[in-house]
Order: sequence, then structure tokens, then C-alpha cells
Amino acid sequence: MIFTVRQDQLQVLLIERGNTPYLGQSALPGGFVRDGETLDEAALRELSEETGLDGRTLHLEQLHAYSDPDRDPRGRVITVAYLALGPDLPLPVAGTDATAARWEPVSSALSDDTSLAFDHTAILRDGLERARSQLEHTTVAAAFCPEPFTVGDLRRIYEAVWGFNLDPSNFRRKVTRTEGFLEPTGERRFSETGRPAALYHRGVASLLIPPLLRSGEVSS
Amino acid sequence: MIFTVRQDQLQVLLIERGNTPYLGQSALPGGFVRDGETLDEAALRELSEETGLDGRTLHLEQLHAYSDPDRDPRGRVITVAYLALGPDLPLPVAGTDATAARWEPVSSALSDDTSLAFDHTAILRDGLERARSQLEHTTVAAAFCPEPFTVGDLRRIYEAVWGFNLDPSNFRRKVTRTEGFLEPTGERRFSETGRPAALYHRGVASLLIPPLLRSGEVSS
DNA sequence: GAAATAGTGTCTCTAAGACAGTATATA
DNA sequence: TATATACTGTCTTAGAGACACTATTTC
Repeated sequence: MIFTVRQDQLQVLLIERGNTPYLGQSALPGGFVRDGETLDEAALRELSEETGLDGRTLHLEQLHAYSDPDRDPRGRVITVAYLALGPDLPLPVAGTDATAARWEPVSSALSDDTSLAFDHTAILRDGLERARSQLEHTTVAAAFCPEPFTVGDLRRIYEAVWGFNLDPSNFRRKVTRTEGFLEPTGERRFSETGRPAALYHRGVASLLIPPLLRSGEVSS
Repeated sequence: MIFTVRQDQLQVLLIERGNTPYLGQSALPGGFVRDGETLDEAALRELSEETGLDGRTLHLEQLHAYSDPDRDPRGRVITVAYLALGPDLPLPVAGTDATAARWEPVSSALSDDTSLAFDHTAILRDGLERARSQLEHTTVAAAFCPEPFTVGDLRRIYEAVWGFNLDPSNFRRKVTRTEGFLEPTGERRFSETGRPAALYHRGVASLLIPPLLRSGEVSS
């Protein structure tokens, strides 16, 4: 399950299935573990096969194992789901076995008029919740930002993943005062309008202590 | 991986292996998934086979999948580890295939002079960290307490799992003011010494918001 | 009475929420 | 100039840490 943020939206990579079952339906990309390969290695390999990306530069973590005996009509398949987070990723490369891969907003992939293959809707729901929770306790949000990035870029990541707006002032205070979250580059970025923003690289810290809790789910 | 708290110590159920490989060494209990069974069901079944306990009354959660191709010398075995938490559990029933099952303090099972079979030391480390983290964000600590229990009982659970002491006064304020953590029974417990303590049942809440963070790892 | 544990109250400090105000760019 | 975004500062409040103090039991 590969998440990115594009156009201020959390999006997920979906493929159109080219085989039965669920022919023509959307699904999360995936594949089978090979002999002599760990699950992490298999996830990295599938990731690079689907997107052409070097997964070692992305955030990748194991999510959960799904094991309902009837979840795959072909037979007994246990899936160990992985979650990958990356900055505004390119469209998937052609020529893979993933026919018609595309980015889809997570909100629309989870909406009632979309039905994913297998139990992938439930997996996607779990992945979304994991991503939202990770933003509270870790600095992975920076993994969504192409470097270098501004505090505003980072805030828009949080807003896209959590689905509500944050106070820019308080958000800035939190992330700039968290040791090791942001490393200033000394540069600034000029955009069409407004004051130029300071640019940062990802810092070395991986945990947010104290956490940045999503307590204010009110504003649009 | 079955955790309990006995004698103010976090303990884990270990078995003595009766077969090669790792014959005679200690290991976490486990087994193979059967056809037509989910992983959750398999975990519950193994739990009841090993301890005679009805797992539905315990807290049970999936931890992580372990997949190093060389982790089992007999061949390719992927393990999905589960974590079960329960109140001061009875000693495991005899007559199962678990030869010589016993409770062992987690600290000693993780000490340098103990070596568990397979990669079970790493699994145990992950399980301990998960349990410690769960105590911060959820009310599962109550799953370790035989009902009814006192605020002091609950505090000693935290102290056993986290490995350091908490301020009794601040701990009481936190758990009693968290809606749905404790449900007063109106009864009191008289012990050999000291003022009798009010007794509680587990409440309906499962999340601790805000969390009870282990920030003060200082006192003995 | 002492000793031990249960429980209350209070002071302080950190950090988050709300929000006013200033700074610096483009059109 | 207006507008938009970046950034600073300040007031208030929630909640945690430290810790003094009171309450109720057994010996």
C-alpha cells in the first residue's frame, strides 16, 4: 500500500486487475514472497516493480497480516500488508504486470461507490489509520515532502492525511521546537505570492516527544 | 507470547522444547495455522491448548510477522506473533505437547545468560516494547488485574511492566479522572496493613486520551 | 502509639489552543 | 496599494510532576 500526497490530497496507488478473480476491479498492488526472501525484501521488490522506485529511500513498515480463509477465492492466501510513504511520486512506470496503475485519493477509494478487490478496502482503512497515527508520534510526515521543504509544506501534509486544518502558528511552534525534526538549509523559497518561506531538510529525529495529537478535528 | 504479572513481575510463558531443533532450549509457545482457520483463531486455539485458558476473556493482539528465511533450520517458516495479556494466570495445564511449560520473568528471559530458541529473543523484545507502549495509550493494564482490583494493584502493573516506580498520587489522579477506565464497585479490600482500598471493575474505555506517558524513568 | 497503605490538595511548570500582530513577498 | 503567505508573540488553560498533608487500617 503506497501512499503519497499530491495536490494536497492523500493518494494511494491502485492497479486495475488484469486477471480473475475481480477482473477489471481496482486493487492494492502486491505479490508473492519468494524463497530466500524476507517479507521486507519482498515488499521492497514489489514496490520497485510497480513504481520503479528505490524503496530504500522511502518509509516502509509492516502493517498487519490478513488471514481470513475465504479472502481469496483461488485458495488459501495470507497477506502481510506493508505501508510505504513517499513524496509526490511519479506515475507508475509502464511495462510492469500492473496493468493501468494509477493514483487515487484515499477518500474516494474508501467511498461507498468504490469497491476494491479482495479485502483491500479493510486493508486500506487500516493503513489510513496507521498513517494518521504515525503522524502523531513520529516525524514520518517529512517522508511525504520532497526535499527541501517548508513548514507550510509539512503542515499541508498533516492536513491532507488527517483531513482537517491546523493552526499554522501553533504547528510551526511545535515542529520548529522539536529537536531534530527540521534541519534549516539557510535557503528560502519564493512563490507566486506571499513572503518567502525558509527551507528545511529532514532532521535525524524519528520520534515526536511529546506527540502531536490530532485533538482538534473541527475546522474544515 | 503470553504475558502475565505475578509477584509484581512481568512474566512470560515459556516451554522447554522436546524436539530438535533447539532440543531442551526454552521457546515461546506456538504452532501452525490450520486450513480454514484465521490467524486470530489459531492464536486462540494454541493459547487454550497451552494454558487451558479461554482466550476470549484475555486481551489478544497481533504483533508482527517474522520472516527471515533462515530463522527455522527445518525450512521456510513465517511466524505471525501474537501477544496475549492476562491476570495472574494459573500454571499451564499438564498433558499438552508443551513439555515443561513455566512462567519466567521477562527480564531474566531477556538476560544475557538466557538464549531462546529460533529468533524468539527478538520476538520477546518486540512484545515487551509493545506491551509497554500499549500501557501508555490504552487501558489494557486492567487486563493484567484479577477483578476486582484497586488503584494500587493497577499501579503495580504499570511499575512491573515499565520497570520503574510511579508517583502514587499522580497516578491515582490520572486513572480516576479518565472517564471509563475504572468502575467503582462500592466495596473495599482489607489487607494486613494500611487503609482499605476501594475496589473497581474494568471500565468500558479502551483508549487513554491523553496518554499516560512513561517520561519519568528515573526512580528505582 | 508506630507503621503502612489509601487518598486529597496544592504549587509549579510545560505545552497546547486561540488569536493578535508583524514581516516580506507578488500583482 | 491590496493580498497572500510566513513568522513572532502573548494570554489562557489543561494536565503532568513534585510533594505536603490527611485518613484509616493492623500490630
